[in-house]
Amino acid sequence: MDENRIMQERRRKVEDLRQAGHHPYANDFEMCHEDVARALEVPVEDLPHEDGVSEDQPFYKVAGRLVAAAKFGKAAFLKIRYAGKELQIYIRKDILTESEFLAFKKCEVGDHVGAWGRLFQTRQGKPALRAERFAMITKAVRSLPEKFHGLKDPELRSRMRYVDLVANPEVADVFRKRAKLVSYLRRFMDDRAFVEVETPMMHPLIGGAAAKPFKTRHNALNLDLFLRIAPELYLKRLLVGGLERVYELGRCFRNEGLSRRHNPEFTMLEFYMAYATYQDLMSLTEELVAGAAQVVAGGLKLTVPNVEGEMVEVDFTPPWPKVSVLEATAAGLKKIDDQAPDAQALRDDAIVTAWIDDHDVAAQDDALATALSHAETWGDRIGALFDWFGEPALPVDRPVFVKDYPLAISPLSRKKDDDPVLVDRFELFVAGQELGNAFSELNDPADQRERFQRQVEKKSRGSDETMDYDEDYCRALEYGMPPAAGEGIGIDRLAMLLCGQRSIRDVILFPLLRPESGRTEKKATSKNDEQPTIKAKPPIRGTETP
RNA sequence: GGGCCCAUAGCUCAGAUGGUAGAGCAUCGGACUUUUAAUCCGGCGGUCGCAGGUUCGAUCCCUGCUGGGCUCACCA
Repeated sequence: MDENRIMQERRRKVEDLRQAGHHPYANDFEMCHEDVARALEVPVEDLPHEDGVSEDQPFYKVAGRLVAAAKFGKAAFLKIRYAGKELQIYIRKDILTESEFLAFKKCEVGDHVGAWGRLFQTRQGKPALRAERFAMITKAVRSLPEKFHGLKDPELRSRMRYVDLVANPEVADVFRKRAKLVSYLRRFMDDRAFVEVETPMMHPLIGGAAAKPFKTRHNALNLDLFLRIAPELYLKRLLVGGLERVYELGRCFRNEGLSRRHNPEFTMLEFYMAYATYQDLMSLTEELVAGAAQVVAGGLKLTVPNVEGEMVEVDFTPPWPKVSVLEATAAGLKKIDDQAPDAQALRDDAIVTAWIDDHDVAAQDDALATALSHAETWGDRIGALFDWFGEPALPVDRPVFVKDYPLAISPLSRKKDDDPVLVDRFELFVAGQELGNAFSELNDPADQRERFQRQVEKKSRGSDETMDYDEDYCRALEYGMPPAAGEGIGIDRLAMLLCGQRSIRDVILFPLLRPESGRTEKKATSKNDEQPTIKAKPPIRGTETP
C-alpha cells in the first residue's frame, strides 16, 4: 500500500466525519490541561474496577494524540499521549452516543482525540479512563512510523523532527532537559546580578574568536555583514558602559564542517564579570556546571559521551583539577618520548623546534604538519603541540581546567603580570571535549591595538581565521573598561553531556541538513492527491564553543 | 574535499552464485465488550535510489550520479 493510498483512505475518513456532522479539525473540545497528569497520580489500588465506577468519582476531561489502539468491535482501549504522559481510555459502545461511537470507529493511531470520564482499574491493574464522552479532535492523514521499531533513519529523524518526537518519546525528554538546562542557566546568572543582554548577530567585522564566518548582506545600507562568530566584543563594550555583569545566551555561527560535535549554528552562554579574574571564573564555572548536572541529570557522577563518542563516567564534584598548558603538553609528549622536554624546557622555543625536528612529528600526521607549518611563533607551536599531544593526555574521569595559554593564540586575553608570554586564560575540558573558554580580559587599549595589528598581518599572510581590526572596540577600551573576566560555554555540548547524547544533532531540534531532494517527490500519481514535498527549511548552523 | 560503508513496501527489515521479491507493523474488508507490539481470517500495497554498461536476461555484476551514515581533514 503506497503512501498515497493510505492518505486517500484517511482523507476519505475526514469526509466521512464531516458528513456525520463531526469537525475533523475541531477546536471546541473542552479538556483540562492538568487532567492527564492528575489521572496518573491517583494510586491504582484506590480505583474501583469498572463495575464499581460511580458518579461520586471525579470527572476527567482529557485529550491527546492517539498512540496505540486495541479495538474489539464494540469496545476498545486507546492510549493517548499528552505532555509526555500516556493514559488509557476505555471505549464501550453502550455508553457512547451513536455519533460518538462513529467518531471512534474512524479514529486511528496518530489522530488527536478527547474523552471525558471517570477512572477505574483494568483487570490488568492499570488505570484507565472510562469514556462517557468521546470526540475526534484532529484527523492525521499521514500515518506514523511503525510502532515497535519507530523511526530510525538519522536523516529522517532530524529532517522530520515533528515525527521523530512522536515516534521516539525519549527524544522529547532530551529537549525538555535542554529547556531545563537553559532556564537553569538564566536563573544562575540572574541570581548573581548578571544582566541578560542581546547584542547584534550581524557584524560588520569578524571578531571575538578564531573562525570563518558566514556572509550576509543588508540591501538598503548596501552593506556586507557577517553572522557573528562570538558576541565577545559587544559584551565588553557594555562593561565600559557600566553593565558590570552581563551575559548573553544565544546563537553563534561558524562556517565550518559538520561533525558529531560541531553544528555550524550553535548556542553559547557568554558572560563578563567586572573586577573578577579568570581564577574567580574557575570557581563560578564549577558551581555553574555542577549545579546544572544536579538540576538536569540529578547527580554529580554522570555517564557522558567522551570525545570519541564512548560513554564514560565523569565525577563533577568540585573542585576540579587544574593543569597548565605547558604541564599538560609536557605530560602528553612524555607519553611518546620519555626524553621529551618538561614543562620548564618547553618555554624555550629553540628546544621546542629542535624536538619537533628531531622527532619528525610533522611527518607522522598531515594535520599536525599543517598546523606546525602555519605556526609562526613559539606560542603557535605550543598551541599545536597541546592540541595533538596534551589534549588527549588530559584526565578524563573529572572535568579539568587547562590554564595559562600562550599569548600568541589569545589575542583578547590579559597577559600574566609575572609571565607576559602567557595569558590569564583557561579552557574547560570534560571527557576530552572542550566545553568552555575563559580569561581575564585585556583592557589596555594600546596592547589591544597591537594584538589586532598582529591579526591583520596574519590575515595578509593568508590566514582565514583571524580577527579584523575593530577600531570602535579600541575606542571603547580607551574610555576605560574595568578589569574583568569573561567566559563562553558551549551549551549544545553541555546539553550533550548532561543528556548523555553522543551527537550534537541529538540536542539540536533542527540541525542543518542539505535541502531535501528526490526522496519525497517520487510519486504524485492520483489526480487530486498530489504528494506535497516536505520542505525542511534548513537553519544555518554554527560550531564550536569559544 | 579524502577514505570506508549504505540505499528493497508508508515504517522496521529479510532475500536471491544473475531468472523482475518477502515478513512484521501500518492500511482496507470481516469477527471480537479488558488491551499493553491485542488476536484470528481475507485483501490491497514495490520502476528493489537515478542513469548508463555487461548479459538471452540486471534489483543483484561494472561505471557514473544523487542522497545518507561513520571517519579523516577543515574547525575550539
